[in-house]
Amino acid sequence: MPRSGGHISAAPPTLADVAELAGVSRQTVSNAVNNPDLLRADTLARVQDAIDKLGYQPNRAARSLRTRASHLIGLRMPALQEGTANAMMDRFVHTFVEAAAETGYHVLLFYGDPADPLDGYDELLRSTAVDAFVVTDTHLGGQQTTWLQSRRARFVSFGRPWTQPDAKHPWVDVDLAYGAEIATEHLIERGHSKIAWIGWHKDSLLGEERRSGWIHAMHTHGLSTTGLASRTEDSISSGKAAADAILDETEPTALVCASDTLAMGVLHSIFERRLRLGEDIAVVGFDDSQVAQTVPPGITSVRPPLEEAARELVKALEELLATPSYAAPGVMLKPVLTVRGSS
Amino acid sequence: MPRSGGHISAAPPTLADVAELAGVSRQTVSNAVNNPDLLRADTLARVQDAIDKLGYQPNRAARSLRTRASHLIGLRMPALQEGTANAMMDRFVHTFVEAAAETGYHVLLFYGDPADPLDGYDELLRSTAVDAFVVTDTHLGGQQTTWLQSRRARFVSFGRPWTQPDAKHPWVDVDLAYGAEIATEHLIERGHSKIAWIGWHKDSLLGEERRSGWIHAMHTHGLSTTGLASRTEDSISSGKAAADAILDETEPTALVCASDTLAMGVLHSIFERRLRLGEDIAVVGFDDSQVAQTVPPGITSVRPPLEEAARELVKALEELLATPSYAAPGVMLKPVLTVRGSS
DNA sequence: ACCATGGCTTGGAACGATCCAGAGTTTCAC
DNA sequence: GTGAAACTCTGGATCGTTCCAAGCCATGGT
Repeated sequence: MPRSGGHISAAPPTLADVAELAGVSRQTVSNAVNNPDLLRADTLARVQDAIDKLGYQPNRAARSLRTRASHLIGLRMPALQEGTANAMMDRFVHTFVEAAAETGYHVLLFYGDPADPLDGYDELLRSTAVDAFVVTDTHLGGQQTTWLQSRRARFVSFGRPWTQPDAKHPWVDVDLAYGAEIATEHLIERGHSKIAWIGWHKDSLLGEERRSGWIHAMHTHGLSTTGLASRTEDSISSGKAAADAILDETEPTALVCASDTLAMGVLHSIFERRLRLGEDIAVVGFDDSQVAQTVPPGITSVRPPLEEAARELVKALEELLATPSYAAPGVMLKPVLTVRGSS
Repeated sequence: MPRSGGHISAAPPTLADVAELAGVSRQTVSNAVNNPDLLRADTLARVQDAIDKLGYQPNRAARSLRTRASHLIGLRMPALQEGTANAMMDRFVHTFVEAAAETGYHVLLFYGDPADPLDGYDELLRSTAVDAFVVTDTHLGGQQTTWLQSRRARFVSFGRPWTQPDAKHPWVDVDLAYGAEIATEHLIERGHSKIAWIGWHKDSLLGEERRSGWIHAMHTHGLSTTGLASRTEDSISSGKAAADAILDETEPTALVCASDTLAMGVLHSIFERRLRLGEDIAVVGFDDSQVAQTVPPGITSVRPPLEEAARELVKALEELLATPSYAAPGVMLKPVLTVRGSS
């Protein structure tokens, strides 16, 4: 049965329906949508009227098939750790989706086995389901990015190419060594001099970077760091254990933690010792998570500009998709310190 | 130039490439992928070999165009409130993406103007970009669901149809009246009798539901509720204000809060009064958010089974997409109480 | 009056898959 | 040995869009 163009039907209207109603050819309607300046003003108006009247929207599948572009960006669902304070990704994803929408892209969330960093990418790539990917965990090693590069996939990463300094893909990252530095300097300004560091293990690239900021600030101000550093897992219990040990041994008056999770561990220790947070002892965390924002009296925390990062990534993505050979310089953003009651 | 089937090329292999390599027709390859039992065993093996050799995956756009199914589920990015403890959606989305992946669906995240609950749906619907939606904020009024229904869109909702008891779409929700009940009973068991309620305004459907659970538990145990209830905004500062007022007036020994955010407000009040949480006073929250899990000594909280909810929704979605006329009974899940140091 | 120019519009082909109807082959009962 | 039924496989049409090359029609220079 031929499609009865003109009046309301169950199936969505097609280009042909609009063309018939406007009395032009299909191609002219297509041009009205994609290259309006090719049409004479009066034709454009007539076509536009028909489009509005029918509520026409181009069929995405058909358009994708022809143009070989899906206008979808793939984002692998970041692993969710129960119990840690890292809901940071939420804020990032939110702005990313918003910024992407402004340039006509939607986000395809997919799942991959946490044990295999590459799981899920291949299928989407081969089925040409997405135009590009956003990779978020570059600090776990360059597996994902090198693999994507070898498959000639388009992608940008949130996180510098830690292990491949010569990587060519666009990236955006936050300078968290600087973050540790301003956190430490904030405490120095507040009159502290025995400022401890509770961070991650030596093999954590992120951890070592943040740690270097603390060391730099301390040394710049002529303060000693001996006996004040601690390395442990990123969990509340190990944060508490580390705090217990360092508070017993060295009696610092302030602690800088590599994450809000560790900071919460410190709070547990303080809670047990019946110390007053922000009065007897100062604590600074990282990430400016929900937890840091809400725990009384509020935890001073290094806030990464996730919104800005997301927007920069979308911008890079746009250029990358417009110019396949596009090689952007990496963008390094500076975090800010959100000061709260804990310091 | 005709496609040179057989050896590696930049463009992904197509059905025709596989067919040529296996020495069968396109349709046979298509059947091998979609209806393997239609083929003779040896033919299937031969085609499968060719598929593996070329690394063939059906092109999603082409398949979508023909079958009118995208295998994508639309999820509008829930509004993100800075400063509240509600990162609950994260957990939900995570399991949802995972469960959806198991049944061959991916999730399309899209953005809509927070001021307009319908923004974004129309475009995706008209362009046939998604097969169905998941609606998450049904308590804000039935606008989204009624609109989707009128457009004959397929969808399921996380949240009962509050204002339309006769709605036909599948839904899943959590019985949070029951949640408030077990929270209150937990406190009664612990020996409390003056148990206050800090909840939301009267026009909040969710708030009134939770409140009814508290009232029911109190009355069942012959306890009075007069002077023990408070209604306010869902924010830390108003939680603190409500706690201040109720602690001054009625001196309860325990408080049940309609959300972890309010519970955090209560904690601020307790912090100021230098009371010991879990010793001098007990607090129970809702949502079992990151914050409840991490704040020392841990906040006892009503935990909605989000993972189960997500899986139920995917199941309903699957049936809905298989049988367009499918009308599922709503599913009501029971939360559990996670007991921590605050009680 | 004629041809070149450029702006605007058009029909046919193509993207890569699945649907459909029919052709070829085997199986099996009579 | 024959016909029907069942099983396999195939070619052509189709989904809705954009690409392509060609067509139409005014305009303007010669």
